Amino acid sequence: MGKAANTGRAGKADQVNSVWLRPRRERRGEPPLTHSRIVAAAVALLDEEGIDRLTMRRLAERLDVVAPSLYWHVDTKDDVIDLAVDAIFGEAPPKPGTGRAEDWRADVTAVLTGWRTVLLRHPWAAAVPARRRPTIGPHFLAGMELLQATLARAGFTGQGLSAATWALYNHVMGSASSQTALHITDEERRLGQDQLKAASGQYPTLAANGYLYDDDWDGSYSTGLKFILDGLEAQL
Amino acid sequence: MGKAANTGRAGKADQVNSVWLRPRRERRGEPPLTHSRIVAAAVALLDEEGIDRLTMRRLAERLDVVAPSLYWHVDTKDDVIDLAVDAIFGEAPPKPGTGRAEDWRADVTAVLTGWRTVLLRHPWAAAVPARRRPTIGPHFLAGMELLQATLARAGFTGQGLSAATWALYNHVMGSASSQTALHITDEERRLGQDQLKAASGQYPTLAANGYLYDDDWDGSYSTGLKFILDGLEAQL
DNA sequence: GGGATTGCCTAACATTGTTAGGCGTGCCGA
DNA sequence: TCGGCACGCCTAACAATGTTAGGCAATCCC
Repeated sequence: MGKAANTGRAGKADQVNSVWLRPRRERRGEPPLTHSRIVAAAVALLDEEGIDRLTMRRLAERLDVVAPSLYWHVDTKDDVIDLAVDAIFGEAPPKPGTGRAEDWRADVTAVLTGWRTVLLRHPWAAAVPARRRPTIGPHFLAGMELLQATLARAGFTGQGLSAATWALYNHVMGSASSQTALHITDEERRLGQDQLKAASGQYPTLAANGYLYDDDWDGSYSTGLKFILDGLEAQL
Repeated sequence: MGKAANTGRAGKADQVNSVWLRPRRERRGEPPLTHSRIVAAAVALLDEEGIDRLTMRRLAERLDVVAPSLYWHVDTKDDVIDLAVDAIFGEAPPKPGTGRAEDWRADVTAVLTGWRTVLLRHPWAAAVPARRRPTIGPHFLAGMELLQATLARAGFTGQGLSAATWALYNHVMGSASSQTALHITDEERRLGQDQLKAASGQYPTLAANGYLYDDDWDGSYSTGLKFILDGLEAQL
């Protein structure tokens, strides 16, 4: 017979003590709390409300659960974020290129642009890796492996390989981070531009060239990438 | 006559009601709470204990004051951090170089290396700008102005100038950020390296080249910088 | 000399991450 | 078929944090 099924909440604050009158949380056919459901909910929450709206309580709410329940599946909030970051890298699985050494520029660009795509789709993500322990999720490592393998095949070894990898990595991450984290409203832009112009005695070049206040991020990204790749090519 | 001078604390919890017996907080000759004293204390606190030990209460304690008092001088904790970041950039005031266009590589390097120096001296700093609104403190802007002016003098204009500036900026920041934020103990390093080797089926290149687990940061920085400068030079 | 302003204080709040411990429900062995 | 046990969620609670409200003494200014 339909047991008590005290599905929370009707503890003692409510005065409804009859089992039959208490609302029964129907566990719709949906799967219960699960590692991957938590991550999915976290990504959704981050996408919709940004990183500082991600709290364990709000995350739990989305899953029809209370905050401490999450700790059965996850050790800490940082875990959730780490998982979320790696999850989005999974959206752009790196496709190995031609494999021919002379195509290294295209292959490198493919990996980096894949990364950039997901980082721009999830604007909260770029800011994360910078201030945390190393990113070592499997999805991310897969891309890193392909990137470094491509560079190795192109001819880089030892310290040059290391430096090339980091330079490229920093460029994508930094660019995406600037574009997303430093995103400012049109209002702020106008204000900042004005102030910069006002102080143009001190910062003539910045004022003239619209530092931080032109927004051709894609252009800066790809032109910058071209610079780096040219520099790398010269080394070979 | 020596007035009440109820210098806090002896409110009503203590039973000492006599003015004369109450300890009188002697305002040693030192200056009172001040904008610049707050920033100095914040930098010291950040240096000694790291960024997540920076709380308004602990900061206040250092200044012999309670937390809310800080809010008279500062609007928010973020303000404190912004101020602290700019303060450290003030430690390496950019020295204009020769001014000759053909020395642009040296001049650019001087600015960047100055930045890198202070970022490594204050390991908490590199992680900050990435996840915050644009860095627009005067000390930082001074360096940025010099950097961009140098590039302009070298011949860059318009979008190329923008891209070059960002590429260089991202390289210094990203490099310092990796070196400091991703800093791991020897123990973790060994562990991570082992795990990577164990999974070397999936990540052969990373395992072979010690991704994340070689620590020639300075080498990666300067070699990477060389790559970028070479790429820029090719553009001129 | 008296009112306003400055600059600190106490008190309090809402929000956060996280831990402790309880309890129903289903699985598994006898 | 029954009893234990582990899973997976819950309530309760805590300490820490950023920040606001409001008070009160000293100091400045007219």
